Amino acid sequence: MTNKEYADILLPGVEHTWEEYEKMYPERDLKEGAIVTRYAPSPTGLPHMGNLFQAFISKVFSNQTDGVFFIRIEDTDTERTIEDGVKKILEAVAPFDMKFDEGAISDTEEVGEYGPYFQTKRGDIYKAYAKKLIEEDKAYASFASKEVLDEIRKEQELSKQRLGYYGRWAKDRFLSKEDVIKRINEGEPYIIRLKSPGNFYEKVVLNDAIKGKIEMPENDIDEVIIKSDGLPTYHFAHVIDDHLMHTTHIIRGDEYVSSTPKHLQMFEMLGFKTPKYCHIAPLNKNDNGTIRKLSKRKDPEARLMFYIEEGIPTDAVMLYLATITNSNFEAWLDANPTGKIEDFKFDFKKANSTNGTLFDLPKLLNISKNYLSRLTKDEIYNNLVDYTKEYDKDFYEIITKYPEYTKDILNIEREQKKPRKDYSKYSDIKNGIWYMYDELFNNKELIYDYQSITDKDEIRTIINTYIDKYYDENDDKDTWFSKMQELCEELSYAGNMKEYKENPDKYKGNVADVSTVIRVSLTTSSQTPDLYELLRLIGKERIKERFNRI
RNA sequence: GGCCUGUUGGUGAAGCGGUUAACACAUCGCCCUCUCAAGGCGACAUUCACGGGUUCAAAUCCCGUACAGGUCACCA
Repeated sequence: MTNKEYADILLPGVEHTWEEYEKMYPERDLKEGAIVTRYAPSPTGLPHMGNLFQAFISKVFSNQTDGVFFIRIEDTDTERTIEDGVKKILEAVAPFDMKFDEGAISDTEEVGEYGPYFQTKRGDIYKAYAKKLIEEDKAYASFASKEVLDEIRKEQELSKQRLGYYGRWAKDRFLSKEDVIKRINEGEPYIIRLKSPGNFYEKVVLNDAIKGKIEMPENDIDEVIIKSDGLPTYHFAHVIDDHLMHTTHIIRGDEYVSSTPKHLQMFEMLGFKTPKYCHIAPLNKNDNGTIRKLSKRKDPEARLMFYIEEGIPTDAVMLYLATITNSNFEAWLDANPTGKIEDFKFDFKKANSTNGTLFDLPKLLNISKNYLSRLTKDEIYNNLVDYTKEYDKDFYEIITKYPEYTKDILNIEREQKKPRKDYSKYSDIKNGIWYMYDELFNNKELIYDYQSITDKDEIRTIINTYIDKYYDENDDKDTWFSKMQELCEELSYAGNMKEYKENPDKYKGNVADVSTVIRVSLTTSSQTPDLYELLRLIGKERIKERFNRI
């Protein structure tokens, strides 16, 4: 019996040969230096921040070299695959500007010349290459059941030897073709394992684009490549897919570093060119002093929907991801405040090569605050409308009832060189400006937050004198302030802060105290944006109304 | 246990043989024609986990120790 016939018995019913597949997926026609990357999720759950981070880096490098960025669905673990998994992944990742050049576009559909992009639809392809290995005596059928494997492991533990199916432990390696065929005919389940040529006492070198040179022992474990359900394992699928899809850079979490010797070995045994490996550090979190991996279960900020629900702009999330990708991004953004992520040149060497990058929500919020301050009033208004429409219906009704008024409020100290920075997320905005809307102001038990001046008569005197003698809606800002100072003089307060600081005893207080009374009487809050702008927007009638209410 | 990787201020993080050890966040001062948010200026590591070694010179190179993380599946 020839090896080819033998391979046909082990893996029957395979339509094409590996040579045919090689022809079907020729080299991509890309310019020199173009990077081909992929996002390869398993549809076993929702993607989390770590997945997004990995996808983000992959996208950025492919985009900046005019390469290809595709999405491949690693759905070989049929046990854990969830319903609508692909749809859920695509939807979760879409708000973060994840656009794929090719790959899955729904649970069943895909686009691109290098598909199928669902591993479950590539069964024949994996088998064709597995057959090649069998023919070359580089792979074999193994009948070792879970029980047998358990026994081997126990024995290895007892005698303190390395764990795994290798060397003399890999008994099925030595089965004769006849025995194998006989057992197959008897219906015994089997898998295909690689016949590893590796020597544990020799080293392989991984030249990682991020981590640099890493030396590891060669792999000598007979890794399974085709499972009993006929589907490939992760290792085999990765090697075959990334070869046929011509991925140039494998960007993945560094939990894969230790299995890279297996991959390197498979590339070599199959005669494939090895891609560049880029292992990124996992996202960690400082949990009360202890550093641990960001957890989808324990940490709300690991969930992608968290950002949408909280109203943290997804653009800001990406700016943050960019800063943890290359820490010099932040300085660059500082120098180019309106710069776009795609204009920055990322560098693998500048990526964090240590074994953890800390995912810091306060820092992200700080970036978000700066980002929001740079938006125009129309941009922030439209985004706020989108956000409230989904997450704050009441406020949505109000702001869409008064679009121009709302924009004017949002525009206070905005659209200028040093814009006001007081919101980190869209959900902060209502808390900052609710008092500007009569609908919210009038139907509420109000608590006035007076500061230094709390005497009722004094407050009454200040607001009455102000509205009767000094308020004029036509005043410009300078005039307004001079009148505030005049008001102070009349009531024995210092209009000039310097003078007050020099002789605090000469006065009852200062302009700050007086304007605080007006501010609080109008808004209940002692912390608001520019008072002049507020007065202008509220208007004479409503100012009087609010003063009367006190 | 084996094999990898890492350890720089309150926090994150640059630096990769000669620097006053960047920068950001936080904190604390001071400054600004109104509060707050900002912004400006200044303070904040005699020292880079620890112990040894190489070198004229080490946070940077080498060895050891401690601690932390990853990985050892018919899961990806």
